[in-house]
Amino acid sequence: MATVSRVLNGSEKVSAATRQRVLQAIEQLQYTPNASAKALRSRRTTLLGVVIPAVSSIYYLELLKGIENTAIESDYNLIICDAQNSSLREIEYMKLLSSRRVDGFIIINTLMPEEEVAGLARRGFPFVLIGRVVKSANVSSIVVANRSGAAQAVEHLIRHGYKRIAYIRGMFHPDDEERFATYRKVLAEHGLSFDPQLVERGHFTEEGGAQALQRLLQKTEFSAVFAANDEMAIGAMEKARQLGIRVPEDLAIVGFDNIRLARHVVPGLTTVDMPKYQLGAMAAKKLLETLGNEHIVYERVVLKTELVVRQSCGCG
Amino acid sequence: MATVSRVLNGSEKVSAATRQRVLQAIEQLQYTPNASAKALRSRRTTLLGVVIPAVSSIYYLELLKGIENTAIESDYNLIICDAQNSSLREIEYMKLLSSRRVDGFIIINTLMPEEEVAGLARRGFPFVLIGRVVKSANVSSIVVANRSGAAQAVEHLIRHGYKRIAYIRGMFHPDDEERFATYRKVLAEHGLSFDPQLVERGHFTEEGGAQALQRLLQKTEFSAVFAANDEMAIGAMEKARQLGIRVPEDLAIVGFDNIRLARHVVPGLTTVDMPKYQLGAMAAKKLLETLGNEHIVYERVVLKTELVVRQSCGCG
DNA sequence: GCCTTCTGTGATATCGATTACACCAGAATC
DNA sequence: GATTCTGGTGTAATCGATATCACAGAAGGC
Repeated sequence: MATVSRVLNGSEKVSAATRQRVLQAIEQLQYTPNASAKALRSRRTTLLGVVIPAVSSIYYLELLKGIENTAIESDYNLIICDAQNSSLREIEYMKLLSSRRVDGFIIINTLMPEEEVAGLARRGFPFVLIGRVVKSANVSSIVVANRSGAAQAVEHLIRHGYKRIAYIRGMFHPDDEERFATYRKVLAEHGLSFDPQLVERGHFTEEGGAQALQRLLQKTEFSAVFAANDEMAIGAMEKARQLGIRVPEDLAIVGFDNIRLARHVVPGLTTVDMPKYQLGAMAAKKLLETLGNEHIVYERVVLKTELVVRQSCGCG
Repeated sequence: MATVSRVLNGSEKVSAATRQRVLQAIEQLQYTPNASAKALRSRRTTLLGVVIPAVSSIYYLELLKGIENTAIESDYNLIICDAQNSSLREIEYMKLLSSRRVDGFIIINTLMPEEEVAGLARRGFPFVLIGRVVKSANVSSIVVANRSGAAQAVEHLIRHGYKRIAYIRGMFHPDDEERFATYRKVLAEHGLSFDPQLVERGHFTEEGGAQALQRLLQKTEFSAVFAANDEMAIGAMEKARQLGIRVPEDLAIVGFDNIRLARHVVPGLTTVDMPKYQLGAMAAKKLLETLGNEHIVYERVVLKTELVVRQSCGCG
């Protein structure tokens, strides 16, 4: 009935008497409005789709919390999809979510090819990227200052006298590209030559970091390691311990992300702090803004990082 | 059009020719079925609601992963709600989710009063509890063997000669009650008297564990601590370090949960492993079963725990 | 007292997929 | 050749909330 709808959705013109009667009936019948019907008619689901590369990583918890808390303030709920590190599954999920007619998407650290993302933008899906910038398309992105963050880390090591600094890369990810490029740039700025022997890759995991360190040790000598994320830095640290290499005396280690573990490992991991909660909150805020407005402003928000000095770099 | 529906939902009777034409049209028009309409008509959303006390805790990540992976196999998506440790918010969310007509709920470590849970059951909501048993209602629960887990921990300490074993409780949670009761029971079984001076409470957080240890130290003497969860155990461990108390030489510490951190702190935390992924997966499986069947079997599934001995108990 | 202007309320169409039902062509049966 | 059957297709009702419209009755103006 129309009047019920009027009562529920901010009364336009309902008399106090009927409002009372309606509310009473609602109470008695334990009536709960049907969101599907509402969504069908109003063309809004008040749902946001969140695509995460892998729920398993702690890294994403804070992000998620930032998104959730911001979304719920505007009465939006989240459908969370775990792509299990597969860009194919990401695309599958995007289809599924668009079938569910979510009002918008937040896509975290996507592995999708640029063309795929641009395609989504062209089809008019409202979405915001976290941790990825796509220049060829009209998209809003929330990212951290990878360049300045990596620069902080490498400069810190150089300032404290380290000259041969190895770098453990991740696997083909834009964040990694930027951090690696900065590593090279900072070396050059300080008159240090770049040695490709000093670079290895891992899968952003502890295991990957441990293996990368081992390969590096077989190839050459160095006194410091900068890893593209904390997981790999911690993996490298454990491998070093196993091999009897003292950290930081024999080998300084610096990571990136400042995950919770970084504070607890021994020695404490020096790392670049990333405002994870903020990243999620900003993305949700930006997305919700664009949903309301007719006129959309695409923008790239870059959040500042901060170097957290602990013991693993030996500079404490 | 009816034929399109027939093509999409496992053709009953459609000729190969028309099927082709329909599929081609779908392709051309980039047609995506509207899940809201489907849900409205079929009275099924293929959505599950998940209510978590607080997304912030790492503990829940593995759980979530177990739920998600199991749900997606049956084409169910998850709406995740973070109750921020408030049972009022839990109830709010339950209303919201039932308005969204989710097909079922998974309620994790709920703080809701028993009557509230029983009420949900009476109203016929299909749901499964994780980490909570409600005897007065027809509900399925997936829990861990708190009693045998706590017994493993305490017996391990007693077997290795510890006599004054302190216990750090959490805040009014069924898990905690069971673990505490078991602590007392095991002490009694081994002829050790229970000393209320040896018990303090924390908020299941590191900070809480640290403060509880401090209060304990002011009251009495003891050589071992069993904490109701790892977070508190780790907090206590750090507090001990700050106070110059050596772990495990001066003080043995044992936790519960086996969170990822437990392996990384120094000394490694001896703890009771909880099959977190399994817990989530079983809950989702159980829920999906009940959704299909007319005839529902309520059951309580108890998953086994396992003591993981590391260095913090000094028995390695 | 007649006409206009509100104000509040019920009736109706709509969103898009599903489903029961009607229908029709062509095959099968007598 | 007339009748029955069957596989395939279109028609229309339905799910529940909302938006538009129409209309009854009250209030106000001349």
